[in-house]
Amino acid sequence: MDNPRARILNTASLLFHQQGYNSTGINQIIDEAKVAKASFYQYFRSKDELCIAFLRFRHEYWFAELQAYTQHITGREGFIERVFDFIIHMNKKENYRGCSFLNILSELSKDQEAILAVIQSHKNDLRNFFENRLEKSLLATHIYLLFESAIIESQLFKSNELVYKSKEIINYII
Amino acid sequence: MDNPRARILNTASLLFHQQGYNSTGINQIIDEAKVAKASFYQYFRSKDELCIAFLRFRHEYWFAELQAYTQHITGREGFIERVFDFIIHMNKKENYRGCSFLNILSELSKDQEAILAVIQSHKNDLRNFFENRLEKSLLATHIYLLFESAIIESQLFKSNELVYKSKEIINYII
DNA sequence: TCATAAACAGACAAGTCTGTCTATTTATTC
DNA sequence: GAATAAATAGACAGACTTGTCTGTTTATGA
Repeated sequence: MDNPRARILNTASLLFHQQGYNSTGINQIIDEAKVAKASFYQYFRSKDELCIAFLRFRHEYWFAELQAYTQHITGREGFIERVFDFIIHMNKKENYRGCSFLNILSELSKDQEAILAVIQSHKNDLRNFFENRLEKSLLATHIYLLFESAIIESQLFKSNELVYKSKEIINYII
Repeated sequence: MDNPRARILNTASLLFHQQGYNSTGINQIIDEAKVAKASFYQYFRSKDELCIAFLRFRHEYWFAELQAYTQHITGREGFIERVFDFIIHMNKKENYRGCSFLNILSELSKDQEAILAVIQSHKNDLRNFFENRLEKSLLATHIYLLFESAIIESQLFKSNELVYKSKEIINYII
């Protein structure tokens, strides 16, 4: 939190998450991060480059949280339960803001391929995470898909209802 | 396609879908719709009001397409198959642009509650659609959730892979 | 044909945006 | 302590944004 780069990244995380990417200006970021504009452009060539740095930063943070939250669980059922509890946990923590990656996806134009690649890579990692914990199986993909929609519906309705429903569905099926 | 209002709505549909809401300016809309700015503000008080009109317009169109695509199907299995085929159909038709409603959701700020309400209402209608065709059941919610993520993953990866996977999952379960 | 309505073009205000630049101050290191 | 590096503030260019406004032209209907 002491060096400019970290302050920028932390502030951008907050603002992108709260207001969206296109609605958040560089000026607001540097104001709230208490960083001069020249310093900003010292660390990041452009806003899009900041976006990519932010997504990588967010990726590291989010996965670390998910790992920590599910690490100690051993059984398959328990793991799946826990994974949906993680959504509830993050919804509360971050006020139903949904997925940073999908939020930015919606704002991309065709020429922002570099950003798209980071988003795809994040989601591939998530899918792999489930395949590692549940064996590469239809179930892993199933959980991935329900996990994705559970996050989005939480954001849309600012509610955990469909997270609980997802858990019900899985319990019924397994 | 002949009166200004319809031209605006059609052009906005295209541009919002292609470029996103915040990245599309009024000026571009009126240029491409070949409508004077004064005429635009005759029909819509503000850009946000256009957004709401667009979403209602899109809602009507999209649901009509979905109805038409699934109307003649009788059995439960066939209906579910058909519903996922509809995603593939729309992906091809609209170049993997995903869901207009969720795309705009990501761009909303806190004060745009009126727009949020239209999006929620659309998704409630979709969920009701499944509950009507499949009886109010856990299965209906299940299809709704997989349907949602199938659309999003199509957009993200510009591929139907996870739509096919969703069908596999459902076939395995039923 | 003439009055009314609906469209047009486009200038303008007031604000936003990203990115560049100059010039100054604060830290760090030899 | 002097030289170098890293930070600061903030003006500025140029392009964009939404929304208002004036004035002109085209359609419509009696």
